[in-house]
Amino acid sequence: MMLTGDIPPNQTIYIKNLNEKVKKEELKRSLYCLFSQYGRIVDIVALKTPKLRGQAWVVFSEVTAASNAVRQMQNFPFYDKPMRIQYAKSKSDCIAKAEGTYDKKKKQEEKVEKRIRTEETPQSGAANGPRADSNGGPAAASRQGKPSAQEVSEPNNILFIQNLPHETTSMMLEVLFKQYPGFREVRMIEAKPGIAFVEFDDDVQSSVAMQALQGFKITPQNPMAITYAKK
DNA sequence: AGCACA
Repeated sequence: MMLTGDIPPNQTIYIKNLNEKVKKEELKRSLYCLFSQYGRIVDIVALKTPKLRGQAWVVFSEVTAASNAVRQMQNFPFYDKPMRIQYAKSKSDCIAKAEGTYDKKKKQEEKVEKRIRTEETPQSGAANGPRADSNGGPAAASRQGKPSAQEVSEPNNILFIQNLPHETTSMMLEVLFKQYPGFREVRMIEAKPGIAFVEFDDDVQSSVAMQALQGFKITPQNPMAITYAKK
């Protein structure tokens, strides 16, 4: 069954059926967390306009990364809704710009045509936040933030995560860690931003997740430092 | 359901 329809492969994936309650910036960060395991993400586009909410575009640097993401993350439960993933129908602007094939005039003409077709007025969504995090660093990035040998705890089923951006929510971490077998729960402490505990069924499973996500960057400035929790 | 580039 071809879930991607007739759309040819594209380095950008189009995701729909996203939970519309999630705020745009958090959505982008979580998508980044989730999809950067497939390759370098160049840009993420998500708009909350009536026509575009619940959808997002994730732009990879390679088509193969997009292909893997389409297949492997199909129907992945994300904020309690299964993601529906396809290739994007057209090339992302950021790619066209990089290739030097971006034509602003043509772009405007296309927009006018669309408006006529749908008989709508320009729906100028209010000022959006900063540009999508054009993130440095690839997927399972740099192993950073290793503690010195003496403070290393015995492997156990609970991971201690440090150096998280203060805006990190347990939902975001859940999205990230839930991918690994044996995931139980994320615990965060209100009074202590920047850290979290993630529990797995056993220490083998926690170790797999640790290996996979060590140094993972939710923002370019925040490589996760994961150790075993002190028991 | 909905294919954008604030």
